[in-house]
Amino acid sequence: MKIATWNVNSLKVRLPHTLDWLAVNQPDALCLQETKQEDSKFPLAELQQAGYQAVFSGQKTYNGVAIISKTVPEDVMYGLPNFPDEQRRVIAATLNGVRVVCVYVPNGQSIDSDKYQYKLAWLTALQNWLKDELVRYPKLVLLGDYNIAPEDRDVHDPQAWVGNVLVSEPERAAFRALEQLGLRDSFRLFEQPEKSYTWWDYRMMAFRRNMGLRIDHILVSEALVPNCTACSIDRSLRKLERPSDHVPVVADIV
DNA sequence: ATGGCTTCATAGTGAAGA
Repeated sequence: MKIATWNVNSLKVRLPHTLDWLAVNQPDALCLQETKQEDSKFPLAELQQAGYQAVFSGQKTYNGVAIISKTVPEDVMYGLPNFPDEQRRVIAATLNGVRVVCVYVPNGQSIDSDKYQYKLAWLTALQNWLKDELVRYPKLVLLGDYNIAPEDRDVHDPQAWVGNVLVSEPERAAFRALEQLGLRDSFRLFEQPEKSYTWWDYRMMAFRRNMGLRIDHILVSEALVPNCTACSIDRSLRKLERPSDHVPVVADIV
C-alpha cells in the first residue's frame, strides 16, 4: 500500500497538479490538507474519473481535509470526538484494514497568540483520542501537516527559528507524546538525505535556497513498523508552475 | 525586512499561512 500526505493549499487551484500526481504515482491513498473548499464544491467527479474514491470535510477559505483512495473508505470519522471544533482539520477512515487518520494541525501563528494555545489544546485532544483509537485499530497511520518540525535537523536554520511556532519546545513535546503512544516517524525509519524538508516559504526564493522545514509527517503504529518499507519526500511538485508551498510525503506499507 | 508570496473573500485592502 502506497500512502501519501500533501498540504495542497487550495484544491481548486491545485486540482490539475493533484490529478497529474495521482496518475503518475498511483498511490492507494492520498491525504490532503488545506483544501479550502466547501463540500459542495469538492471535485469528486474528476477524482472518480481518475479511478479514485474520496471522503472529505471542508469549509470555505480555510482548513479542509480529504482522503482520496482507490478502495472505498470505511468507518469514516469527521473531526475529533473529544474536541468540538468548527475548523475542519481531521478525517479518518479504514482502508484495507489500516486506520488512516488525516490531520491538519493548527499553525499557532505566534507563541503569544491565542491560536498557539488552541494548537496545544488541540494536540492534547488528538493525543487523548489516539490513545483509544490505537486500541481499536492497532494498525494505524497518522498523516498530515503537523505544523511541527520535530528536531533541529528538520529546520534549515535552527537559530533563526528560535522562539517561533513550529519549533517551540511545547510543540515538540506534543510530537514526542504522539511517539510515546507507539507511533513512529516513518521518515526516520530509513536513511535520509540531510536537509530534507517538506515546506518552503513562497518568498525569498526559499525553495531554490532550500530554506525549508520538515513539518509534514507520516507516523505509523508499532504494529505497522515491520510493514513500512520506505518513506520519502517528493520535491518535484514544488518545481511546477503555481506550486503549493508544501510537497507530498510518501510511505510504502506492505 | 514585525515580511519579501499566495490564497481567499472582496471590490479596498485585509487576514492567514508557516
